[in-house]
Amino acid sequence: MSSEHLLPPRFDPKSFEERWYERWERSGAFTPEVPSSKPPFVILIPPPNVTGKLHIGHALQFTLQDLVIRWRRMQGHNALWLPGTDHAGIATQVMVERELAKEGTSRHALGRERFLERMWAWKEKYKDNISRQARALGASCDWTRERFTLDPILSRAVRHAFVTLYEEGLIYRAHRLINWCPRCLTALSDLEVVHKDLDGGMWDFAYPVDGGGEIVVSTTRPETMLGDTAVAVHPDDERYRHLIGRRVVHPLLPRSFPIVGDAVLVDPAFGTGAVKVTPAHDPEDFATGERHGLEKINILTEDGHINENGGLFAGLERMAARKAVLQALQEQGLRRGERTHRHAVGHCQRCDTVVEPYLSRQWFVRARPLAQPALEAVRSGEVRLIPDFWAATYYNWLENILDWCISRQLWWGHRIPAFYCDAGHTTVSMDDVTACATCGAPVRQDEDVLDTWFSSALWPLSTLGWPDDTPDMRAFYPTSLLITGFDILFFWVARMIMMGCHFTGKAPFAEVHLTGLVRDARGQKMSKTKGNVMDPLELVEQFGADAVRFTLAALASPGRDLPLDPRRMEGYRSFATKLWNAARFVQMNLTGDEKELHELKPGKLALPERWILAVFEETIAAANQAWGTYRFDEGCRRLYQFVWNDFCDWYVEMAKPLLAGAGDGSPLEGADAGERRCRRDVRSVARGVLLEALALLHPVMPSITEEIAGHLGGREPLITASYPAATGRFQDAAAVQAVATMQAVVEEVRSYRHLVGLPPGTPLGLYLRELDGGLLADLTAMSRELGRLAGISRLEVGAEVVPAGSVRTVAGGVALAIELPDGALKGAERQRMAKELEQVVVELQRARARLADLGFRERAPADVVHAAGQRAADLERKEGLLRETLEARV
RNA sequence: AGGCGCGUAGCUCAGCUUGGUUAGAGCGCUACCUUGACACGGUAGAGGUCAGCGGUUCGAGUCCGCUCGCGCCUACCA
Repeated sequence: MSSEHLLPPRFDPKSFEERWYERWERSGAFTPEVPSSKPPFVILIPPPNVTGKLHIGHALQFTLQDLVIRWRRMQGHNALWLPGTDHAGIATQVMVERELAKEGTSRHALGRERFLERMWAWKEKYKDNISRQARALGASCDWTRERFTLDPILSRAVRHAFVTLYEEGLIYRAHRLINWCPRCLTALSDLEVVHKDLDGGMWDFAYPVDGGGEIVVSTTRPETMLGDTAVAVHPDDERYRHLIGRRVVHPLLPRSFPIVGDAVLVDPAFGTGAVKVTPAHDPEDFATGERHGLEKINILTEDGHINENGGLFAGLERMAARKAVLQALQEQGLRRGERTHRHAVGHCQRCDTVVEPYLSRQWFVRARPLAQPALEAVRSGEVRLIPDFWAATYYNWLENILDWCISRQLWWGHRIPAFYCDAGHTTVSMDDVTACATCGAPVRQDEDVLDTWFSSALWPLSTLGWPDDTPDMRAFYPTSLLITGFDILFFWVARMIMMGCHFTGKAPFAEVHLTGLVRDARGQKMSKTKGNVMDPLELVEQFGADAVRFTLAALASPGRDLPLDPRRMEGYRSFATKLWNAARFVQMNLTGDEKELHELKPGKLALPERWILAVFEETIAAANQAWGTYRFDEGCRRLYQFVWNDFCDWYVEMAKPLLAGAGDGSPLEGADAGERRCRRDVRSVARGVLLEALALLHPVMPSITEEIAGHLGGREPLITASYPAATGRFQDAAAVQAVATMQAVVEEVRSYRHLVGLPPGTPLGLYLRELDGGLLADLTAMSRELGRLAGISRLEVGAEVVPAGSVRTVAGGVALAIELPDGALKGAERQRMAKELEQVVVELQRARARLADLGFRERAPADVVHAAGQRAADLERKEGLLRETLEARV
């Protein structure tokens, strides 16, 4: 091995992360074959919004998606991870409008065309940002298939879907109450309204009844009384029944309206039992208006001011109007009461303005017919939600779904392909038309664009070239897995399933993994105002992409939020360093004659080699199992434990004398104990296990594993290597048992040395007793290792007699006596031992009581009873030996 | 108003599906150690009435019921 290939002493991720990414991408490893004989595995990225840079939640999702796709790729799947971005209509438009406002201009001043130029420039900048960040994280996306929701091919798919749904009667245009943002000046869907519980006022006022008397109503929105067209009471309410059919006189406007009986709207027990009805400004009142044929009077302008229907109040902003109306009612002596009232107020998801239920002509998707197949897809198991408790939420939403308002009064998005003539005909068409399909008159296109989520809903189709029967559609639809946040289960996931099922008869993916939210170290939601936002790129800069990835994956317990503590990330950077150093140590002792693992015959190896191979095989099985069930936390935990504890702490320590230096390093050197391990086998196993472990780790930590494997002379880049699979070839229960026993003995000796206050290096004598044949042979074979790890200068395995005054105890089922140098226990240590004895006695009592329980012996399974018996026997022995030690020295 | 999730070591979390040795991990903490890669290290250790109450069971952190606390989602309460 020439020195230029030696791993540098210092682990510096910056020195190789970018280099590896470029090599992978250039090699074409990210791009699948089409067609291919390999089974496909497909992940479509949840396209980030081109609103800005990626946040830590994206980093989490990118990490998990990349982990799975790399794993599947290595397993031999034709793996596609298709990247892209979303134009994010309203969200992006709001950002650019803010920028324009700073420049003292506005989109209206610019005009539609120039505004869209600005939008596209913005998009280019942020799209590039996003792909740079994805690359920095090591995301193995197929960039040759990168998509953007406003690309021509995707736009065509969107238009096709719209036209088809229109022709099927599943898209329609209607004049009805929708959610309106008076700041964004657009309609919103129900999902885009965020409800916040706020303390507001509740005011009572009286409507004079025509012909005498009054009727008192309560409201949280006094200003809407300008649009009232009825007062409703419960038809069975004795207090008001006689008033039904009479009219009330509007106190502030020159009109009157009826008192109606309505059992649906009115709860006689609430408030005064009489309700003002404003059909144009409240969904319930709208429905009431429909039932009673009431007039719907809109009193608001699009930007939230009172319009000409508000008489003297015209021109006032909503809140000002509220005050003015209350004042006017006060002056007329009609105010009857006021109290605070907590209730949900709808806010615009993007700009936080209070939304208005607003009467408007909009386009809608008829949701129920689309929801049915989507429900069935999950119920039948065609789509699996992970964790599965999300299914209940999913069902609940789809079972109660209302029609979806899809038109937006924005400029940034897919323009609605509807054309209107003056005669009022509508032409919906795949192609831009100039003449009405009905009457031939000139037409103009609808000014509005589609809800971003309408195009997102088509993402699995549009990215693969639908509606054409493309090679990509054939090769990759339906896709395999979607990894996304639970917060867009309704916005996106449900709607993709609806559209996929409707247009292809197949749900767009087989599995959906819903991640939690990344929070700060104290579990607080990250937000700019709190100042606790963590930037993924800064973290990569500080810790390296692999450590960031490992941390996020290790924290990703199913269905839980992730409290991200930078100290945790430091810990996993240490893990990367540990791996690096272990590899350096192994590498510096290689001679170049090492065999590959598959060339080794497990039966011919010594116990430490057999053991690490067996434990590694268990780890391989565990990792594959973990990735397959999306237990990223579990997989990372197992890999961490294997590398650090099993490989570094035990195997390398057991291998050290044979890897390095001339002697075997044991204090027992020269003694006639222990078997000779073949140095070449040790080197081969150390190198082979390390290389395979790197492959095993590669999906989580792609760069460092490639870098190390490259230096160790791995035959091919890990990205295209085979993922380790457990074959059972190295399974070895006997070796696992033997080394576990040895470890227990070593730990016991170390513990006592420490207990007695001797320096770590102090050599001790050790006598192992009461061993059966197999264990006796195994521990004899490993006596050099045992001696070195425990710091033993004199070792007798299977000793009949032990020196007087030695400490006697039990570890791993082996009775052992430790000979202390000064031959005497001091007071403090005697106390500790006495305390240990007490504990043993208590445990023994418990164990015996359990065994004495007839119910337990009769009903518990035999192996459980047997194990309990074993345990009692061990405790008994330990008790005896401890007493022996203590009493012998009195 | 419904629905869901959570409450386990100082902190953040596994374990609960399929009940059974001594309830685990990381970080933090204590003591000792610069032992042939690694002080971003090694060794040893302290620390838990598994939110509370009740039930099922030979046996409950794990299953069932109730209570308390925290978080989230859906919803038309004037």
